[in-house]
Amino acid sequence: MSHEPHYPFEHDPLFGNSLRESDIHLPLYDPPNYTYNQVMTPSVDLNGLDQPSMGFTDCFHGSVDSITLSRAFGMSCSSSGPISPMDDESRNRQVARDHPLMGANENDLSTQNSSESSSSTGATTEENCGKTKKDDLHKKGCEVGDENFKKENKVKKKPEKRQREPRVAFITKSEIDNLEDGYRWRKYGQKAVKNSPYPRSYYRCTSQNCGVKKRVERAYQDPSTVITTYEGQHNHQSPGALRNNAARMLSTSFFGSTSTRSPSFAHEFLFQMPTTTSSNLLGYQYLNPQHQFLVPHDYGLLHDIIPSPLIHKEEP
DNA sequence: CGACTTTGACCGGCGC
DNA sequence: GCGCCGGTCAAAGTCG
Repeated sequence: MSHEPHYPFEHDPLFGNSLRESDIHLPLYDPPNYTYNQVMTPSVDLNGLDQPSMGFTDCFHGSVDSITLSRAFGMSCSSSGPISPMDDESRNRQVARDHPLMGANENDLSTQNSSESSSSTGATTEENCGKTKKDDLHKKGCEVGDENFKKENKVKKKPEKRQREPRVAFITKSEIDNLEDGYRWRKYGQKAVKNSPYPRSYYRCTSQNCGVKKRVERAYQDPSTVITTYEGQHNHQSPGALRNNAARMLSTSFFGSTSTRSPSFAHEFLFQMPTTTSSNLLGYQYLNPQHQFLVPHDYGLLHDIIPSPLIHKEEP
């Protein structure tokens, strides 16, 4: 592997074909309705979908809902729980709950996001006068001038279990952590990840009133793999998309020619997904030269699924 | 000088 | 109640 930074899609047969088979980590599971090639085809071979001629462009432009996409990726999408594309995944539920990117955070974020999700309409949580350390500082100010406001905020906040923003995680083979996805991000934190030598970085969309966040971490079992988790939906167009959409629209197939593709493509794909499901994390999309699909968020401990132990598909 | 990153501190949830 | 941990804050530093 070169140490030169490169975009994951450069290795993708969709975008280029520079990876050898030996470099490929096999996927965790086969999307039931797809062969890998089907997944890679521009029409996405959306078996069973209502939109027979839907292409990725449709996805980009938000005409496909998350349920449809879930089905497209072989995932079920219940309105009341996590996506569960496989029948025998209950074994992983517990680990999933414990996983920092998945279950455990569902609770955390569910409490965090009630304010954040509401922030999409305007002020972010930070702008409110009632949160964490900053709030402490604010509180000092608030206490002096606006104690009632502070109290109200506290009272309002407590009872509500926050609704989580939908989350989508990409598992991307890349040497660069912060993949270009067309949006501008500001890093606001970095934390060491338990059981991993690689830190997790926290980013927030720099666009005003856009509460989308993303977390980026490297899979410790496969350092060449970057896990990017997006949370929330952009309420604005991607600057990159604005630049690139026209060119993309001209192509009937995203996967036909490789020269103009940008690494942001797949990210935008999911950015555009309407968030009609209550599932907080739609799934993990594993991107590599041969395979591109969503890994269900309840599949299991993410660290465990990258790449080895669960790679093996049980032979009948 | 503004935008962005770094990093230590802090907060809240959760399990024990 | 305590400690752990993920997530966030915000001052200081860096960069262009």
